[in-house]
Amino acid sequence: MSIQHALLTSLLEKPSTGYDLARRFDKSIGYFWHASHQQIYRELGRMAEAGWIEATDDNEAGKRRRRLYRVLPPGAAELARWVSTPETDGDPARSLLIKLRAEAVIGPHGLERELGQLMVEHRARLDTYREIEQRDFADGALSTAQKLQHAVLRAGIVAEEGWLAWAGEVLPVLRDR
Amino acid sequence: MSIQHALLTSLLEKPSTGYDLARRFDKSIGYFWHASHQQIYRELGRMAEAGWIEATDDNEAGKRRRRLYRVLPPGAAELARWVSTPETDGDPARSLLIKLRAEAVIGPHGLERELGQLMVEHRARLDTYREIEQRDFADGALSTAQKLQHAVLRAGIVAEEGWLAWAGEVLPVLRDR
DNA sequence: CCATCCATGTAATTCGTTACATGATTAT
DNA sequence: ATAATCATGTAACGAATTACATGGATGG
Repeated sequence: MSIQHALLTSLLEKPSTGYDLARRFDKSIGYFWHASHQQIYRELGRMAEAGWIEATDDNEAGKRRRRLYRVLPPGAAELARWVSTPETDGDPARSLLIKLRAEAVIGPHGLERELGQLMVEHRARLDTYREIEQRDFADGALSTAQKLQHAVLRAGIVAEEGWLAWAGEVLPVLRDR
Repeated sequence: MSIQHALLTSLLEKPSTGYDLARRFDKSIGYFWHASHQQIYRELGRMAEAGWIEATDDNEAGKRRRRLYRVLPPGAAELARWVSTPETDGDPARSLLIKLRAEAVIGPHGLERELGQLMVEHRARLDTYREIEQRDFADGALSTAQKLQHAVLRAGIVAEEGWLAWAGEVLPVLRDR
């Protein structure tokens, strides 16, 4: 689950409490993905158990209960491994965004190859959509029902086009290093 | 859950088996959303229990087990109610796609108002993203880390821009009726 | 003093995925 | 024959959402 790797990245930037992580999660990749505090505490518990992170009870601030998490070497290794391994499951485009953030923190891991591969796949899908559009909706005189069905397909097309345009922006940034 | 309304729409087009619904689900809105057959049978069972649909065991085709589902008046009423009620929970943009398909089948329900409202919200979000971009990334000399963080934000921006462009295409189709 | 923020959790429910299971029909 | 497709389900597990619950610190 890539939520763990998103948290590892944040913790590498700065050891934090679960509460703080929740806020920063929303600020960094909140454009696409929200994680509730329950989710975050659960994943922190699992990663602590796995030895990826460590929790230190911070009793400096009076009686207030405050648990600071920091990344341990196995956690850093896991993050590096995950960034350099192309995604097979889940939503690869979303994972890539989290990997970009990770790259910003732990340096180059050849992410441009995964991006290139994703671009090939998205272009293929876009081509498929466009073929369907030509086949089913190229006619000048469409009924309202057909126009609405066309609109659903159009949403898929503009989403793919937007994603590819974005990927075209990002690729040089990943390469020029 | 809007999966039920997607199924109601398909069933209004044509009374079908669960298997057939699964195939048509993939073909119609499969660009964004996949539903497994297990999910579909579960929802069909619930809707039958709620009196929205009716199952007739089709024994015409030999011993082959084949269950035909068709929409009952309460189901049609529920679909109309759902289409005309602006979405508050879940992913409103995804719901809108299913509503478009429903509109193609059960006629005008003032969907253009919900689309208009969604456009206002997306435009506001886009403005917010652009402000963040100006504030944090307008500088000419950005570090690699900053460029990568910028890329994540850019993904949000192009997604919003693409969605708004799409909405601009669809709005006239909904209005000209 | 009261609201808001900081901070951490548990419990119940629902949703989605994966695996398992069965059997008839149709095309090669 | 046998593979693919049609067709319908159950069971187990994991993930996400919602509700519930607590309590200290800070600012007005």
